[in-house]
Amino acid sequence: MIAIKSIQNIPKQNQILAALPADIFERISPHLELISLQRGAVLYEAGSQLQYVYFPTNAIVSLQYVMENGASAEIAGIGKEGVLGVSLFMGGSNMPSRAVVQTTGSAYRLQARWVVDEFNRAGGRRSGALQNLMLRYTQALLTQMSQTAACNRHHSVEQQLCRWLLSTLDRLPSNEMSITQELIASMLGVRREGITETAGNLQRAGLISYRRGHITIVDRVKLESCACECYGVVKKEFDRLLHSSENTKSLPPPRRVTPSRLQYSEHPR
Amino acid sequence: MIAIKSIQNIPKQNQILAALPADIFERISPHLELISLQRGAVLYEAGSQLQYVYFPTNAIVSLQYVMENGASAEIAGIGKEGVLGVSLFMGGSNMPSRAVVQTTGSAYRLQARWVVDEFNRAGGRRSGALQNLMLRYTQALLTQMSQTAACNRHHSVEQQLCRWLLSTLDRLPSNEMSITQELIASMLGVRREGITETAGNLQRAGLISYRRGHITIVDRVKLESCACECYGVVKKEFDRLLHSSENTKSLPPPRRVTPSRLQYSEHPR
DNA sequence: ACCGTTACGTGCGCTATCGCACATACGGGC
DNA sequence: GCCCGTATGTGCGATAGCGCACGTAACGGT
Repeated sequence: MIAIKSIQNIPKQNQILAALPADIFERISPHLELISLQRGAVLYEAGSQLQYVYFPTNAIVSLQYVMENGASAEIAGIGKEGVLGVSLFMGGSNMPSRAVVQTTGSAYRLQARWVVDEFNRAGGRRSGALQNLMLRYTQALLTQMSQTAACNRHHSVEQQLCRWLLSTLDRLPSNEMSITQELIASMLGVRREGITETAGNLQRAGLISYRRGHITIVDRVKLESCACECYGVVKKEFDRLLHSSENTKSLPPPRRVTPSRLQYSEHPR
Repeated sequence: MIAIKSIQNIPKQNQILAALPADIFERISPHLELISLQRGAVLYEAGSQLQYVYFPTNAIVSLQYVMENGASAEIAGIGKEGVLGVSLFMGGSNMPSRAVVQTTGSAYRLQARWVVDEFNRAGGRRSGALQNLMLRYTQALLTQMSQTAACNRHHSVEQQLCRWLLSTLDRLPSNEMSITQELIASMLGVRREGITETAGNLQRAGLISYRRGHITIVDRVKLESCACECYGVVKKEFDRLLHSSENTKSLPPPRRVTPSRLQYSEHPR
C-alpha cells in the first residue's frame, strides 16, 4: 500500500471519477493519491473508522462479512465502476463489513475530510454532483446486496460461481484472472472442494479453463446462461443508475412490471 | 389503504419522525397522511416509481426480493424504527425490491416531492437534519441487508427463525404476533414445513407458544440465545446510528476490534 | 534442477433441507 | 352448532453441500 507514481494510471479509469463534472474533478484531483493494492490487504476492518475513500482503477475490492465463528461471505464487490467508503457521508463514519483486496491493482484514494467537504458543498441550486453520484452508487450497492442475499438463499454453487466470475470479469481488462479456488470459496462462503468440483465441471464443459491460481473465461455467453439471473439484474441496475443521462431525476421505466395486487409468492415447489 | 383519522395514532410513534427537529417536523407535518395498511398489501412493486415515502407506526413492512421462478426472500424489515422509500433521495426513484405489508397497522405517508424538497433544502450550514437522518437510516439498512446476506449463507433455519421473531417483536407493542407459518416461510425463503417443524421445537422447548396464525413469545432471553448473532449485530447498529447523540459525526468506538493484517478467513471446518 | 509450499483432486459418510403427498384439526362465518 | 377453507402436522425418499482425510502435482525460489 505504498504511494506510487505512474503514467499508466489515470484517475478517470475509475468510472465515478470519470463521471464527475470538470469543476469538481479539478477541485479534488490535487488530493487524489494513487496507491497500489496487494491482494489480501485489508482496507477497512469491520467497525473501524474510515480514513479514506477509495476509487479503484484496476484493483478489485471485496466487501465481506466475517461471522463470529470465522465463516465469511462476500456482500459486494467493488471495482472500477465504484467507490469504497460510501458510509462516510452516510454519517456512520465506519463500515459494517471488512474490505479486502481481491485483485491486485491500483486505486486512487482521498482523505475522508475532502470527500465530506465536497459532499456537503451541496449548494442548494445544483445540489452537488458528487453527492448525487455517490448516492446513486449507494443505491446500486443496495441492489447488489439485496441480490446477494436472495442469491445466497436460492441459487446453487454453480450458478453463483458463474455469477461471480462474470462480475469479476467485468472489472478486469483481460479475460484472465489470478485467483485461487480457496479464495473464491471464501468469497462465496462455501467449501473449497465445492469450487474445485464446480470449476472442474465448467472447464469440462468448455466455459472456462484454469491452471493453478489462474482462471480464463473461454465462453462468456455460455457462462452467462449458466449464471443465475442475479448477474444480469445487478448489471442492468448499475447501468441504469450510473450511465444514464447524468442529471435526470426521473429515469427510465421500471425494470420489470408485475401485477400490482399481492399474491404471497409462496415457495415454488 | 384508506386514509383514516385517529387520535390513537401520532406521527411521533415513528422514530424517524420523532427524531426530527421541531422546525422541520412542523414543515412537513401538514403533508403527512395517516393510512392503514392491511397485511398483504403491496406498497411498491419491484421497479415501480415511488409515489410516497412511508413512516410506519405500528405496521411492519417487509422488503422482499422475488426471483424469476417465484421464490422469494426477505431482504429487510421496516417498522416504527424506520422509513420506507429511501431510494427516492438516492436518485434512483424506484426500488429494487417489492414492499409488502407484513403486519397490519398504520403508517404515515408523505408525497415524494415533499421529501425530495426537504431533503435538498440542505442549506450549506446545517445540512438538512432530514437528509442526515435519512442517510443514517440508509446506512443502517445497508447493515441489515449485509447481515441478511451472510445469515442466509451460514445460519440454520432455527437460528433465522429466532432472529426473525425477535426483530419482529421489537417492532410490536405486545409479545404476540399474528402471522402464519406459511408467511414466515416465504419471508425466510424456506419451506413451510421447515417452519412448522422448527416452531414445534421452539414451542416444546418453551420459547414460544402458538396457535393457528398467532405466535406468542414466551421466553425472550432463551430466544435470543437461540438466534444467530445477526439479530444483535443489526440491533446494535441501529441503536448506534439512530439513537446516539443526534449530531455527532465521530461516534462511539468500533463495534469490535479485529487484527489489522489480513488473514483470509477460511471457511471454518 | 531440485524441493517444499501450496493449490488442486477425490472419496466417503453425514446432515439439513427440499419436494411431495398426504392426514388432521382450528376456528371464523353462516 | 356445523362446515369448510385453510393452517398445521408428519412421513419419506432425494439431494446439495458439508467435514474430513487424504493423495497428487504445479510452480516459484534457491
